[in-house]
Amino acid sequence: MTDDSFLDVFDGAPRRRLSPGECLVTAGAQAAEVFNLVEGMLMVSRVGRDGRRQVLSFLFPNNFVGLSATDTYFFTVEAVTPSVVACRSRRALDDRIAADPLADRAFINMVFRVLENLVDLAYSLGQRTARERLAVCILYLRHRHRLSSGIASDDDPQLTTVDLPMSRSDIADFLGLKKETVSRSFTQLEDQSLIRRIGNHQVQILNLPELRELAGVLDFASPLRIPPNASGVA
Amino acid sequence: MTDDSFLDVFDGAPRRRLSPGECLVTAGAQAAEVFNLVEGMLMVSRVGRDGRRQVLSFLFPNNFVGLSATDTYFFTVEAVTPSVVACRSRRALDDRIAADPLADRAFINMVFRVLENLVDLAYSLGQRTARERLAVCILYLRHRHRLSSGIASDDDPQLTTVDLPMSRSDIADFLGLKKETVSRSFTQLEDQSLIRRIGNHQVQILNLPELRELAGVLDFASPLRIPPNASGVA
DNA sequence: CGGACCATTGAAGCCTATCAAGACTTGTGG
DNA sequence: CCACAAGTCTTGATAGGCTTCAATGGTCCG
Repeated sequence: MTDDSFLDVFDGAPRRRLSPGECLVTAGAQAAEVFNLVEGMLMVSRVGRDGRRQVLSFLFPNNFVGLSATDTYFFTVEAVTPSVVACRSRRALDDRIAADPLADRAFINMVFRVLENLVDLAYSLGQRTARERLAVCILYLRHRHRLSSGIASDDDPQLTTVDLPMSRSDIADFLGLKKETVSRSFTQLEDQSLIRRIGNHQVQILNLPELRELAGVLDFASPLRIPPNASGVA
Repeated sequence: MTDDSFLDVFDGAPRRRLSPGECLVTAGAQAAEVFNLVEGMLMVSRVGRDGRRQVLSFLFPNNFVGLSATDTYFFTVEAVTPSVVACRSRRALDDRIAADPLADRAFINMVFRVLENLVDLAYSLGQRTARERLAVCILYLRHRHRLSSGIASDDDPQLTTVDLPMSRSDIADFLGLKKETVSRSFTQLEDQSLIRRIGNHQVQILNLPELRELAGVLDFASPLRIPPNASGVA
């Protein structure tokens, strides 16, 4: 799993259930609480006043929620699937971290991983084409799922199909595209026999090496990137 | 100025001079040292194997350089203008932070600010048009310059002209555009009388409110964003 | 079984990229 | 100090990719 030792503040913490679409935190709100995702999938995003939305990250079990420099959040977190989170006061987390240097270290390492994910996202949004971005997205979800579920081997058969519980719109806002473009890009990847769609919420990876090549994913599993470990923006 | 108390580890630190274009850290290299920018401007970027480059941030005096979860960097930092940095071992920083809870807090706050800047960048790259991105860029540089030089008032006349020491190519790679598009966007902003170019490396802001409106910069100085305080990726 | 919603596909338009040329700036050496 | 050369920036023409608008098809739920 993860070695994020600070997460033990959530041991025995009260839990909260979220329905799809339900918001856990909204931008601008008081950041008095922090959370740990126990089950389901969350989505972190930033929305402009005119309604444009940039999805920043998808969160998997054991991902922390509640990063903030100040006491107000600057992003929104909502449930993609029915989810369960553990809740603690920010205070409790601060105390835990202040008391234990190891937990402190683990916390800051987690923040750095979030930072690296954001750097990857910025690179995708600024430099990659639609098809490349979608390839990255699929591999990103595969990777995150792998970390979250503690699968050791990179070519574990469990990893050949990837779940996409979010809508096409969500993917579009994650990749800085429109949903129609996401659809077309799916079709293209399928035409190239890199993937196969299974319903609307699953893809089977048919050609992992080429998908990686397209995604330029030496930028993802390379020495530049940190090895196995959970993370997540927010 | 800044209240980044951890920066005092750089008091009396050895200094290093950089010429424009010179690299301070390169992606993949050992991250044994950390730095503080004393003078000049640095540029943080991430480059793909195929040569595509995403500029992540521009650094101003008193900005920290050397963020890393592991002991290898995952980005490149090079000088834009002739610059001077103070150098310390990562070890020295770690010790300083471990010894002093206040420094530790200051450090993590700095990391959070970097994170917020990256979120803003991702939003720009994913959601904004070329003209909007350039407007954001100008206001971003203005803001960062203000923080770095400790100018208190937001409408200080010093802030009406903004320095752009970097090349059009650098701006393009920052904004996820091509240099020709950056040029055209400059022309458009000028045609709208929002700015006026003064040579190739300065712009005068003629209409700050409208420039902000175009940039959607309530997403920048709004309650969602933290108030005066220095920061910088890397 | 029907309706609402979501995803895919098609056609046309717009924005940005690409290719190419000309203007300007900058730095250098006579 | 001026002149030249190299590099950078701007502008123009064209092309390509993504978006927009619209309609069809599929999926899920009541």
